[in-house]
Amino acid sequence: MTTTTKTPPASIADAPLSAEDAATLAARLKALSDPARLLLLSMISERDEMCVCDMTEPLGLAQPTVSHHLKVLAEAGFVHREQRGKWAYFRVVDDELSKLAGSLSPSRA
Amino acid sequence: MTTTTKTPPASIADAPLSAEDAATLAARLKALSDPARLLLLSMISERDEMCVCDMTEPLGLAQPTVSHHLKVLAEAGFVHREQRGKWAYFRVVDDELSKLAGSLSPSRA
DNA sequence: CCGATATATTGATATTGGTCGATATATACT
DNA sequence: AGTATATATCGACCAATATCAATATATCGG
Repeated sequence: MTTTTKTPPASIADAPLSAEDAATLAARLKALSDPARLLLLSMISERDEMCVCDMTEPLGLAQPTVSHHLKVLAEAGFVHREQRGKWAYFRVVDDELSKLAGSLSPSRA
Repeated sequence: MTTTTKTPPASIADAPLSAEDAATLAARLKALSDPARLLLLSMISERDEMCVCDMTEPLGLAQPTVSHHLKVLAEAGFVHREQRGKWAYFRVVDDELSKLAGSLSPSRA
């Protein structure tokens, strides 16, 4: 049990945000507020799943750095990690992105 | 460059994100990835406009800190500042939030 | 013009965050 | 076992950021 969002939407425009909701939302946004992590999300969702070994070269970042960013994305619930043999494959958990979008603009989702 | 080119949505899930698009998106997300700034947005949009003098107390932050957060939000285009007399009034520029939401989750509305 | 008020800016400080090299861990192959 | 590969973790370094006290810059009322 980690960071599965079970709390209600609490969209910015709608209601007065509680301090706790604000902290939760801010944490999820912070996980996305890095160019490398956005590129990772984009690259992974382009294919259905992606091996870490194919990420470092297009990003131009060292392997530990990529690993770090993937961990941030995984802990925020935006990607899912699956180990198969030597390789780790990541998939985008797409509901999370639209849920986050819904927290920003209530008119969607 | 300050090109006036209305760049395409460049939603994460859709297309391969360019490095430039990723940097732009990350910057806008970073402006929102702070609890105080989210609370400010929520408070301001609750009323139509809001005076800075009414923000410090509910946030529990010093006045310079609130001023700083408002500047970040304004520079990212999420709020608009208008000086009237001694007071500065802020309004939410709501299109910006839904635009950002559309960059996270492709809008089909 | 003067004092009071509202907000912004500056400077300092402490914390966080991105990055990488080195190392650890795990898996596969021979 | 021994070597090679894939990924994660650790430790360090530097940049960015959140915060506040002090100060500056308005603006208003007398």
